[in-house]
Amino acid sequence: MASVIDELRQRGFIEQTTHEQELEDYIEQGNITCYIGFDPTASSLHIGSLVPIMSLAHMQRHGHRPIALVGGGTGLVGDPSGKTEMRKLLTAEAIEDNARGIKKQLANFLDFKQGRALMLNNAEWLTRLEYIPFLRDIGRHFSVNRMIKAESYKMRLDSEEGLSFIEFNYMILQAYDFLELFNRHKCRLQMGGSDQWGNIVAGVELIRKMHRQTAFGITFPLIVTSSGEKMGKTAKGAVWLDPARTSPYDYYQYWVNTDDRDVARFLALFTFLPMDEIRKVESLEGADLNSAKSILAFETTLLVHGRQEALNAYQAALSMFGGREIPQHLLPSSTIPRSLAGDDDLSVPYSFVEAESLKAGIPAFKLFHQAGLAASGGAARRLIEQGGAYVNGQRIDAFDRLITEQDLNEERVIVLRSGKKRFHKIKAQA
RNA sequence: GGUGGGGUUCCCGAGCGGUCAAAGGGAACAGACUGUAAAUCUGUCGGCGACGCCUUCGGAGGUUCGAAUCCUCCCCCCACCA
Repeated sequence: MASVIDELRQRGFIEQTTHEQELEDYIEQGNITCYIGFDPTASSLHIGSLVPIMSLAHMQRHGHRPIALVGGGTGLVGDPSGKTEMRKLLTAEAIEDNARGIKKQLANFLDFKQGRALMLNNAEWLTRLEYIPFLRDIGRHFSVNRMIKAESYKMRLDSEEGLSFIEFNYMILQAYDFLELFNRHKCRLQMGGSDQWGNIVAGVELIRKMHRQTAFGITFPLIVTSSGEKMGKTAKGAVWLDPARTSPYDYYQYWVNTDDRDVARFLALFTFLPMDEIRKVESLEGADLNSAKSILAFETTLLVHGRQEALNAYQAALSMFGGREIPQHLLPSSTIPRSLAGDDDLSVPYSFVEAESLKAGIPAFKLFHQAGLAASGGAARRLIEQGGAYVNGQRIDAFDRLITEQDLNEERVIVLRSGKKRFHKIKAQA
């Protein structure tokens, strides 16, 4: 089997490593332990964390032991890396809550049974530190001259707002985490986003200074879309892994809307489909490329939300947008259904309206506003006046056209649509 | 603590007594073109059943026929000095 490093490299996970050759030799020995830190700044992870998560999953699949370290302690301090503004400090309780939510989500990707992967919280050791002993044992190994040169602080040092002392300590605490995991679990590899390079190297050096042993670091590239956007950023905010924040349908839609140029790259990063199949996608265009996007969306939704939700989202997309058969030879390892069967579209957003009020009729612009397809009544009016509103596939031309029970289809449903891709179903309620 | 410069609609950023719901850009939304892609062009972009009405320019007062614009106090940010 190819080394996990090769696999990660081929899939585009690796930006930079320390001690390249030594690292490869070390990993070849097998059964190593590595870790990545996750910030508990929200109760859910979002797409931006997918690269670290997938890398841990690859590690585990190659027989290594991943540690997901939730930053319950470092979260109290706040990482300034790459940030232009100081983050607001969260309360200890909020961080605890968030840590719990994150643990749940990671369990979808990693097998934590029998210690095959570990989930730790650095609050366990960080909150117990004593200031003076810490300064004497750990702090003395850090040169402020060097620290202020670190890229991760640069933005803040150059900014008007400056860098507060609490944030300045972040690097030291993260280095200490690495040391602690080295001591407790023989963890000698830390991975992280490219903005973590300085923090990771600080840990590598601390371990060398304290124990005269080599530790390693790997950073991932910052994944941006071909149009230059950071992954997972939409107008409505981040794309979350928590179905309560981003529905499986929206999650699926996010991926189907992937830019042409990104499809193969994203298949490599965000699915486990084999690379030799993925390479063939690079030369596709037109309809086949769109099928590849469906597979990308299906596979990523499957990983986060499970098979049933992935099927629902896929079927919903078929019924709303129409579909085409997905060729057998395209990414054959994917378990996406390849024939057009079923018309189950449970996961399109919907809401209920009382049958009574439909008898009287509801002005279209009000209904669009209520359904959440327009931010205000005025916006709904504009939408309609500009020809961007559809009822059951028919463009409507008057903002106050009454929507009545006449508009219900055989299934007692009215399909509203804004623009090309935003759907909402209205169901009559007796 | 002192001195100076600031806080404008989702973001950046003009406006500095009426012509201001507030230039310009970005983002967003819609139309055309398409492949639920990109690029491009066009329109929209505070609220309201709407040629009018209502609420916005850090907060509270005041001057004025009239204030985002002037005055007073307060809050917050930044730079330099200490």
